[in-house]
Amino acid sequence: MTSPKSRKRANLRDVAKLAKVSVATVSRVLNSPDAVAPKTKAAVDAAITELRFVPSAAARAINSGRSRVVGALVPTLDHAIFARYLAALEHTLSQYRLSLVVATTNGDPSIEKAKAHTLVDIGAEGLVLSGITHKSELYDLIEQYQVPAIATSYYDPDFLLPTIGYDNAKAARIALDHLLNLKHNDIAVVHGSLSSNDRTLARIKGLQENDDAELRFYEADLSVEEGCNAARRILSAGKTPTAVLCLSDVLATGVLFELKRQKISVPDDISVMGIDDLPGSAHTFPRLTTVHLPVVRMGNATAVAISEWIEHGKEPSIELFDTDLVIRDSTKAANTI
Amino acid sequence: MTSPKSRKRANLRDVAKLAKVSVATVSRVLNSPDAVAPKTKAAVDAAITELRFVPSAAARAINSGRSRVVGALVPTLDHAIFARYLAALEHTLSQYRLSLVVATTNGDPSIEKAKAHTLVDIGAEGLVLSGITHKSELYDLIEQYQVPAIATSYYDPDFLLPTIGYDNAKAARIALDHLLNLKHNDIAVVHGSLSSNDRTLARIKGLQENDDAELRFYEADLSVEEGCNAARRILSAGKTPTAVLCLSDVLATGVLFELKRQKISVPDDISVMGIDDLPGSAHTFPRLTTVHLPVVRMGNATAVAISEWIEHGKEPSIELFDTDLVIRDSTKAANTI
DNA sequence: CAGCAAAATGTAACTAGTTACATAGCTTGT
DNA sequence: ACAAGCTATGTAACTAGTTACATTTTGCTG
Repeated sequence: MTSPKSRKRANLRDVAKLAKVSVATVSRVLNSPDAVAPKTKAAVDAAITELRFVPSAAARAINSGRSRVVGALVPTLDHAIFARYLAALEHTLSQYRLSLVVATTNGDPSIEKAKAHTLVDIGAEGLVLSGITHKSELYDLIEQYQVPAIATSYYDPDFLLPTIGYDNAKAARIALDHLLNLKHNDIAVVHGSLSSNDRTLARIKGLQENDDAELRFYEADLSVEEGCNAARRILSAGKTPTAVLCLSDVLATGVLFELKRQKISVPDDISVMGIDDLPGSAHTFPRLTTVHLPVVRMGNATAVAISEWIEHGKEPSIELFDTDLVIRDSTKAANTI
Repeated sequence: MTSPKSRKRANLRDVAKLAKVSVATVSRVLNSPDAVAPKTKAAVDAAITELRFVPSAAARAINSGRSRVVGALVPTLDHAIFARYLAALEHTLSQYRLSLVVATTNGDPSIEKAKAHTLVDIGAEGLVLSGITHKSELYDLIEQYQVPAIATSYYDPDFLLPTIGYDNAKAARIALDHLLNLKHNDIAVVHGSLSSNDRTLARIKGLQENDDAELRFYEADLSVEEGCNAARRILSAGKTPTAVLCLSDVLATGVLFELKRQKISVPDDISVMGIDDLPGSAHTFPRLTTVHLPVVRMGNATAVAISEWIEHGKEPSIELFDTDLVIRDSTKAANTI
């Protein structure tokens, strides 16, 4: 309205001039309004409004040395477990008045490196990573720039960075033990991609510690569709297993659907279980037995830890959250023939 | 190692001093390395390494007037459709060297307002909103600070802000028409929360334009669990409908599961359809008939539009993406008695 | 080897805020 | 009435970069 076409943004000096006060007074109106006389404040406020003045975040940041931004690197947002985790992270960060910049890497280490660089470039005060397998350049970056960084979804007290997460190997073992207790001894394992996915790797390692059962492994991308495909592969492999252990609920959901399609009854003919405990998993048909991963608590704890690190230099302690077996309707004792 | 305990961050002047050059030369090494003699560059690089110098993003931003950050306000990350959309948005923004700050609002207008403020405060150069129902304060904020802002997941050429999205009413009508063509005339509609959700509202409005069919409405939170609950409510309502139209695939998935649990066959006894076309919906049992929402294309287009707006002042044109019926196995012609 | 252009580097003034310190103006106490 | 003390405000120097312009150095030609 009052704008004489695209006038560039007003700054503190412009406001000061219009209000006939000094820049210090304007700054005071912004930061400690009680320290200035009501009349002066009114004049400044009027000038601010007239000029549509908005203080520059960059100029503030330059003085405070703070950007109030935390960066998160996740493989994808397309998997509910990451989305849930990020939601919790963002929620708690915002209570510390920190904002979350999300960068997706698609699991590609060189994209990850580039995006990490971008995050540091925009002045992220902290970095949150998923898992512990990353390009050494990423660690160099963290080391060189001295950015607080936490690795999550993983637990390893000896790791270079503090880890906040859960024991993936143990989660897998809990699942396997459950099936073993139910006397399953011919088990198909459906897992996500092995390349550069330390969580999957750790879970498989957890399974391999045990040799009571015959395990056959099927790799699949993390999607319902690939879960279906895996189920088809399992069924066409000749000997049908008594149980299918999916290292992710998404895959288990696919398996469940496909078995249904093939008129194979779960759990009567085959037991199926997952790992994740997604919100929907409690309501599949049949309800999915799974291992609960504490991603929400992990997200909150990570937010607290990185905030404390950033604000008070308090290096976070490694945190381990329990993974719990959630027995529902998709598993039952193996049929003894 | 070389660090004499916690020395504070080195800046340009420190580097210049150590390398025995001027600040301008250091700046050149950073921004146009070819303009400085190899020997000098080497000396500066050495100083940069020794001091672990990292240029301040804030100082850069203050000069360029750019933060290279775009803010997105979404109700939740817990719904795959938003996560997918954000993934696409982030992906394309990163090609414009823009970063995405995510703020979740939980559908609460006052949280939204606060988070929008935070986004502007950290210097977001553009804002991406979901839907068109927002507190007027939010629009005031956008107007006052003159932040480029785009409303998405919605199409309304007359709206205050440019919209990039799809026609929610039409999507719902496409779904309803499909059921009507199959001679269904007793249809239960399961929809998400009505309070402050313009997309749901628009979809319902789309349905109500038609009066060929008897529609009974069931409200439910957007989750598989609530889809199950809705199915139970529908079944216990006496007269069982011939079809269930869910205004979201997540709800449809829940309905599918629950009907299965109740041994009601889909589509033989009841047809079920959704709206969204989530990646998993192609593989449910039975495969879900739904209406495809072009969220990925929308995310990409929004990224392009806001980038062009920010970088070249090009106000975006309103964009409308088609929603397409995807006929799969969960619907069939009504049983004529 | 002078002459001159091109390349390399330096100086200082910008960007937009915050803030330590100085000062002006007013009230209050003796 | 005047010093003390307080509040309100202003001045100028910071924060950490970029960049226009000035100056120095280098290289090549005649």
